[in-house]
Amino acid sequence: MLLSPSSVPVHISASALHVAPASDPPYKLLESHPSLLLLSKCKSIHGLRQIHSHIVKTGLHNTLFALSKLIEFCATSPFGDLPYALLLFESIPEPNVFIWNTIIRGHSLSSDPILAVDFYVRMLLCGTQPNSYTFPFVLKSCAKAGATREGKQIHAHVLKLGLWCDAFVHTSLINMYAQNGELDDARLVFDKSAFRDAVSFTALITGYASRGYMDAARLLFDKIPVRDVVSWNAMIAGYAQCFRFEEALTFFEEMRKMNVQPNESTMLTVLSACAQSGSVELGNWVHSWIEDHYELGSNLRLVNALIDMYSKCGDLETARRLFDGIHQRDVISWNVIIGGYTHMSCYKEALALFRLMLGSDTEPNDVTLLGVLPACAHLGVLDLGKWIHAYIDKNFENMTNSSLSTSLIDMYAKCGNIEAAEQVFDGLNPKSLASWNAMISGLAMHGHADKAIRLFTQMVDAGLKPDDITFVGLLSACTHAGRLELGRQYFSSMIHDFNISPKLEHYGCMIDLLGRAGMFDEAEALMKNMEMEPDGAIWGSLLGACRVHGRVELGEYVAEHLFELEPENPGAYVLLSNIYAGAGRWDDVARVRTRLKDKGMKKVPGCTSIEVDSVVHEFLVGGKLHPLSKDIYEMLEEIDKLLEMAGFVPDTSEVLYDMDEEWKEGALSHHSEKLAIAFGLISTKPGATIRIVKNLRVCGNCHSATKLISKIFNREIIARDRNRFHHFKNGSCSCKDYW
DNA sequence: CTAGGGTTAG
Repeated sequence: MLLSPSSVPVHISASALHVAPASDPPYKLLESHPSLLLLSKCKSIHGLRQIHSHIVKTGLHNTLFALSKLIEFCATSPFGDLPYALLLFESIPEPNVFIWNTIIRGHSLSSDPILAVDFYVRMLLCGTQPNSYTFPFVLKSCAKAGATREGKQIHAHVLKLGLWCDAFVHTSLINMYAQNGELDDARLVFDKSAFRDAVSFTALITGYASRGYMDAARLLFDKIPVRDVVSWNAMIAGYAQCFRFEEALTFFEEMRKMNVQPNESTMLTVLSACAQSGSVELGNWVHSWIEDHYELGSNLRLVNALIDMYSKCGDLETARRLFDGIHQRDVISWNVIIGGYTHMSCYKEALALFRLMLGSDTEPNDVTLLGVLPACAHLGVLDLGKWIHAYIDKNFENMTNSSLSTSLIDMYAKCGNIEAAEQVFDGLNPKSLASWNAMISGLAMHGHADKAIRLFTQMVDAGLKPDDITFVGLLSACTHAGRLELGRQYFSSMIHDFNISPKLEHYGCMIDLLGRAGMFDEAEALMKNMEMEPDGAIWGSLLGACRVHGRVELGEYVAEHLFELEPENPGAYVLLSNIYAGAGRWDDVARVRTRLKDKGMKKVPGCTSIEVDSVVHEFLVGGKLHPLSKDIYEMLEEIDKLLEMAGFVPDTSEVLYDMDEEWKEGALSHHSEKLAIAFGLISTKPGATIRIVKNLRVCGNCHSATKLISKIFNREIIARDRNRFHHFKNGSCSCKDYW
């Protein structure tokens, strides 16, 4: 039964549940009773209990009318409590039709609408005949629960009782069939009847629209004798749901031409369409329309939709201004603005707003955390991520939200704690495809190719069908471990055994693998064979391979392609200059440098962050802005001294193009990752793991230095660079110098 | 006491 012990109110005395007498006092007298007036204004379950005890005290609970009103409030008010309603309901030996209807209605509104059908059956078994009000409620439940079989049986009851000529029952039937995808049956009910009002038309239209049959919907729409605002809204929403935003917005224009006043629903749908299609001009127009027709700020739903629209269109300033102007924000306001910042890669702002939310009286929900966890993952803020994990365990215990678990796996992997990611994954049952994918990709970026492959085998054995994303993870695992043969095998298996056509990312992994193995001819052949044009990432990985293998001429050729494809990307120039530097061709280094300067481009400065005691510290290359700068640079000197004593010779071949020769060595020792590591060494306990996140790839010199540092200071150093993770421990790195 | 349309995440 629905009643759980915890939901039973303790203060209900036996007398409160006494059977009501057969005859009530006159209704007029009851309707104006103070307790029942209070009930209509009640806004919480606590208030309800007070009113209930008042009703008991005044003896009013002995009237069926008062009981009905109490049940109605508990079952249907958003501030109600369905279990409480059921408790009252079960105390009545012979409920009347109204009370049965109310209980059925309550379940139709609940998260478990199919239970309404159970009560409908009980009602029949008790010998109570349903009336014209019963069917809209129970049919709505069948629509919500997808219960077509039950709906058909109830349809038979409608016919038997002669209620098909009731407009409400009729529309409910159409809607039940339409929502359950039984469009032929919906059509049959519609065609057989004499009802040709906008309401029945719209019920049918929505059915067609939700299955993507917009042409059929359109034909029906044109036949409506008098189209009302809901009919228009249904068409606009239908097009929007099929991603046919232009047509949706055309219908909106048309509607205004026909002088049909849009309402709040119209504006919400139109704003959503603007948001998804990036139509910020129309969005602006809607904004002013809303300002003219509503007291802005009085309608939170519209303001939230506006914030979402501006966020998705990239105008975060306007979005933020609207957000700041809200007096009473709800959880959606937050979610929308946080999502906006995350969407625009403003992760720090997203987290700042999340912290603001935690300090407010708005509780985060699962959607909030789904917006915040990727921000944690991008920034590598493990402590906040752990906090959110604990928050989820505490507050979402009973909620099986597999996407939250997948986000946790992804967050832990990207924050460098692959063991924690595995723990979440192992505890997950059932495991969704997305969670397998997240785990495989996570292992891949940590260089654990064997584990990733084992997982892939397990997943196939478990009967799951891998998708294109699975193979991106699997192939990148091969790439990060330099497993060329295995990569080839899986690439071929993906195509032939799993019928997945390779996408740009899959080719990218293969070309990267081949390039690093020095197999440039085969890489080129694969590139020529692709169904699509190679992107900057592919040319970039090839350029990286040219640097590793000292292929100057090929590098020049590849770089030209990259310059053409991504003229604003300074990375290609830097790589080419490094190739020249590796070959000792300093004149060419200077030439590339000049070309870069002439274009007004600057190398993206290296930036490394480290989280200590939940505070994120950021270091720029050569930076001196940190409050502990003096101590950090003293530590750097110490590190360099110890490195030298250990026989470390700085490798200056990957020269910074804008430094003069004598500065090279000094500049290398001030690379941002080294600053962060020095800070980590002085600000954490001896032996503690140091985790850092860098925005660019680690340079060869820092890589060698960090290996030694891990040995000299006996520290595990986990570094995330632009490409993957490096676990430095006892003088060596998990990437086995292959990256 | 009743029927048809809508926002946030993925």
